[in-house]
Amino acid sequence: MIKEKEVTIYDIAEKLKVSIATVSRALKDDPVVNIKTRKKIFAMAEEMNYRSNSFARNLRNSRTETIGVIVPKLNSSFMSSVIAGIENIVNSAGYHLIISQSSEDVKKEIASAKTMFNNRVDGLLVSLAFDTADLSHFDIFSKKNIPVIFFDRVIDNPHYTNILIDNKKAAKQATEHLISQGCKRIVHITAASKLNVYEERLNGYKEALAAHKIKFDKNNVITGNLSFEDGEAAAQLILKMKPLPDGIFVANDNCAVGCMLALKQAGIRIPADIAFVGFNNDPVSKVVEPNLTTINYPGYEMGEVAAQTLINHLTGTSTIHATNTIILRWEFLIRASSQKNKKQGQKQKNE
Amino acid sequence: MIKEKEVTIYDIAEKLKVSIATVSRALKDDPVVNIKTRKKIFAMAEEMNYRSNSFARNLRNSRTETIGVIVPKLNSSFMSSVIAGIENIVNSAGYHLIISQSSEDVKKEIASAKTMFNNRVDGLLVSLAFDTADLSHFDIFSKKNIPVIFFDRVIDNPHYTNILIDNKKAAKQATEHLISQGCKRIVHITAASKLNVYEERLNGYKEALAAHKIKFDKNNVITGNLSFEDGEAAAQLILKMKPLPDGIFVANDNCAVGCMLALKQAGIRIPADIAFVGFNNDPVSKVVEPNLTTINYPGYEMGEVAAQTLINHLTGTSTIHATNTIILRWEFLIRASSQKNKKQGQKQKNE
DNA sequence: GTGAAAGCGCTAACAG
DNA sequence: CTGTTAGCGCTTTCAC
Repeated sequence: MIKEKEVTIYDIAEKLKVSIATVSRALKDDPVVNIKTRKKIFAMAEEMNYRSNSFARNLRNSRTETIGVIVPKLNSSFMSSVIAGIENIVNSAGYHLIISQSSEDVKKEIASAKTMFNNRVDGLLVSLAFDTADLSHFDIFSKKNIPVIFFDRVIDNPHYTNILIDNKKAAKQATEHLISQGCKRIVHITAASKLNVYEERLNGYKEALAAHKIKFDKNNVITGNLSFEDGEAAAQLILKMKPLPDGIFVANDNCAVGCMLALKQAGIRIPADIAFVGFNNDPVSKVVEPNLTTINYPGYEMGEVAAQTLINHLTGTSTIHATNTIILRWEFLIRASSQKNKKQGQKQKNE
Repeated sequence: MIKEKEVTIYDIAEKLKVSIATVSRALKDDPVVNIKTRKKIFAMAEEMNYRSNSFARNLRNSRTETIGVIVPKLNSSFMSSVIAGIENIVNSAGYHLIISQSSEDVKKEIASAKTMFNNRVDGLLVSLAFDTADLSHFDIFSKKNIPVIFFDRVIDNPHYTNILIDNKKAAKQATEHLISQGCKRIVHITAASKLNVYEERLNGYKEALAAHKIKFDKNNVITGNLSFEDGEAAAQLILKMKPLPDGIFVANDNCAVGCMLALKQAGIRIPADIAFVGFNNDPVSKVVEPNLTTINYPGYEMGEVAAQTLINHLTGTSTIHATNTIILRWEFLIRASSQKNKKQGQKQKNE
């Protein structure tokens, strides 16, 4: 097949007997060009199926109009909502997205950051891997004044904007809810990670215990990778505890559900024997029986806010580089899995 | 902050007192350059923090090394697995990804295709929106010899490669399984769409009925958008059927689960009163009680195969433009929701 | 209001 | 093995 020659501003200029400079200006709707000429040029561009060459433009402007995204995993309901939110904002602002997953591995994260840098993304949105302990691999960006925004999985730092929810407060409320249901031996399942999300959820859990004079026992904290399978494994540990716990607060729904199902299979009644609270409001939380009490975590919005904040930086709409942290709202959804005081199976919707 | 000047091959050339051509060649590890010179140049590039300018390179090569992806929705477990698979292949081949969602709207799909085209993606991966009826908006790509590959949601056509599973066969097996469990009045819930996936699943359903001398009744086909909520709505219709159906085959798990839960709430026993089979092997299928019998649909692999096929086209590894259809394997997972012959709750794993 | 011309950083043909 | 040079298509001074 013969490859059609690309139409350039030279072709348009020639046809219309004007200079390429005029065409270039007209195409940007520069008012300095005579309105009639502009219209003629637009019409001709349309007719010739002209499409602007972004390389040439970028080469001159030294901007890519591309935003990089690095996330730990793509295939979770939460993360795909986030991406959907990002995509929504970014596309309508005329930017593009380059997506990369670290697979929860800091080494891959470092490699991705480097690739993004080499591809000259205009900005970067990042949710950190489990084992990321410092942010030095993003120094290259700050050195070149390329904005980087972290969301959800962040590390406290003075240089970059973080977007997250108040994990401590949410975790505290979750734990206090269990306490209010009469739970005295509350297990917390979380990730073996230094990331804020998990640390803060643990802190919230501790605070709630302290506030109600329940002694914190580190044996009641089970750590893993928070997968469904990990929840099943945690259930086995829990079944060996003597006495059994009467409440479990899990740092994510998926893991909570794995754990719940395994305990149910072992004959434990939920919430009567053990009450459950999860985190994330994953779709599975409304499918598992009893429905899982959880914290609604606005993934789509978080993506939108992160993207919008980045684009504001980029376009200079918000030169306030002072904004270091943006806290999003969250809500506590009480469902059947945690309500000891009501008959099991009865639902109290809170949505 | 002062923006550092970008390092170019000119800077390296000057420092090393060689020509830019040599630098350019060396950086591509062209064996024509003296190995010592190459090493020196690599070292200097490293030292000066040189990064190649992709615009300039692309401007010369007229390739973007970017692949576009258009999908109906990002936030489903299936689709995020697909994207993860694509991302895996594409990144390790040194390409980038531009992702866009059509939100199940053909108008948006057309707009996305145009944007992708203007951004000069080297190739395109597409899963079609519900209401897409023809592929004319992809003509611009074929005219310019830009490969487009469709996956999962495709339309039969002679010009592009399709990647999918044998939906008809899978649907037939699903339906026959219900028949083998003694079901006689089988409802099929699917999408109001002309896309192959749904049409073929319907055909498979019909074939199975025919093969077992059950008369097809179009009142037994409920169409909607296959969402969880839609499943709940379908349940209301089903409850009004007289007599009630004794088996339901749903074209996706999410919808099946919505329907199951609503029916259960209405006092229907599953599978005793109504047996269920879904499609997709979504995570929820293993959470719902009873666990949902379904067709395992390899999203991650489908993404990998689609991406690999595209990249092979691009790199010329496979000039066989003849490959028009690639059929992936699938498997039927029998779980409790469809087994009338066994005690409810008992699981027969097939995985 | 319009045009001429320089140059963004790189590649590749050609010449040595 | 290395260097010279002509663009790729566009933006942007500077001049008219």
